[in-house]
Amino acid sequence: MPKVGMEPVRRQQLIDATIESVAQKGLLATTINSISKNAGMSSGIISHYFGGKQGLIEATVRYLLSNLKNDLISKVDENTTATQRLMFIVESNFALVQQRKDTTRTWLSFWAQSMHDKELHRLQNVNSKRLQSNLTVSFKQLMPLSQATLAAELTAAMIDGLWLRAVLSQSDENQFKHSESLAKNYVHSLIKQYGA
Amino acid sequence: MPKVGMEPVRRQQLIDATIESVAQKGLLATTINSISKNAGMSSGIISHYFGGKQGLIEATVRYLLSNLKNDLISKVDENTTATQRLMFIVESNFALVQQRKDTTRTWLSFWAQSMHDKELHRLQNVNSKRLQSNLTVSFKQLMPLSQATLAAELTAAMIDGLWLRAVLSQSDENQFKHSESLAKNYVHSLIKQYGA
DNA sequence: TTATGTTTATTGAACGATCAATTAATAAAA
DNA sequence: TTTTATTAATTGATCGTTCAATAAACATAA
Repeated sequence: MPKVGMEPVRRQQLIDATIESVAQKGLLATTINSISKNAGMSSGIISHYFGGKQGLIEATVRYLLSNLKNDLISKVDENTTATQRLMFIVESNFALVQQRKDTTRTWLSFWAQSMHDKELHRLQNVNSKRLQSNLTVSFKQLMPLSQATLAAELTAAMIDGLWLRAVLSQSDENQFKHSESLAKNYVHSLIKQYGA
Repeated sequence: MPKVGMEPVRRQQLIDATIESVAQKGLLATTINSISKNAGMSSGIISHYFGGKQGLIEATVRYLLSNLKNDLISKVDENTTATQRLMFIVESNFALVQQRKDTTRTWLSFWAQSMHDKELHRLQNVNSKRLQSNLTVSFKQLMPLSQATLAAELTAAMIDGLWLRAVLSQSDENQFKHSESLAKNYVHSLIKQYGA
């Protein structure tokens, strides 16, 4: 059975299986058995590749965060205007849904758990700060610094709020698209309101 | 030991202990043992008064929701203007923090779980719809219906987003106050923008 | 090329801990 | 004495982790 060089393949398969399990049954009901069953492997392999359940959970969160980060990087280049970049930031934060439907539910489960898990909270904080920072950088090109900070704070809250309400109401993809366009309109209105 | 008429007292004590345990350790690590220990009672009493762990969880959510509902009702009377009522709605959604510091974390834990629990999702939906409806009623007195609906949707998202980010960043009470005032300012700006 | 030894990949059973739930026993009040 | 309130011990199921066993792939040398 064993082929050589399986490690990166198996790690990714187990991360995918974790996302699937948490989306389907929630973090509470996700066990080593439910994950390994989804992955079509034995339960022992999780400890072998990730040291344990906790290691796999953390690796899964890191995977989701790096996806979000890379999504924005791939959209932006040196010719991107400040307004365009703001739109890309909004798009990135709603894009995960399109890629994989179950990612959004998993994301929220991890967020809630981050209140009680030190490493998860650290990762969540990095992500939250990056969103705020990305927004501030672009707003600064369009308005004075003090107003850019405020606009970034409000935009971050609006994105998260629209996203949260869409997830909790178990929306379909169209409603996510609707939320995304509301967020974009809000960014435009902030630029018009504070823009120099 | 047994005194008569303990039922309502014990029920409330167990609900308080549940909020405490979920806030401290999260829903994942909250067991009937951790709850009963917090309440200073034995584990068997949970089944006696709530039929089981699930019954206690649902009773706790209902308690939190009715608190939110009653908080707004107590603030409003027949002389309240539309703008005042909008401010009270914002205040109510941030007020839980002041009453009990650990309520906010508990609330988010239940929200996340509601994705995988039918009864919890039903309760969460009632709450979400009520917020939207409360906002729409007041905005309608200040602007045309179609814009009132939009303003309500945006305000609900802004409240939830500011609140979520404050909880996840483990903010102190001052930061919650800051978020509350941002939300109020946003409502004012919507009235100015769309108001007739 | 074939035979042999080593490494890598994987399983599934066993372990101790812990879970929610039940039950018999008990103690105070009516 | 009967009823109400509560405990503490126990149940069976399930949890995450560990580990010995195994099988395929690879390396080496004859």
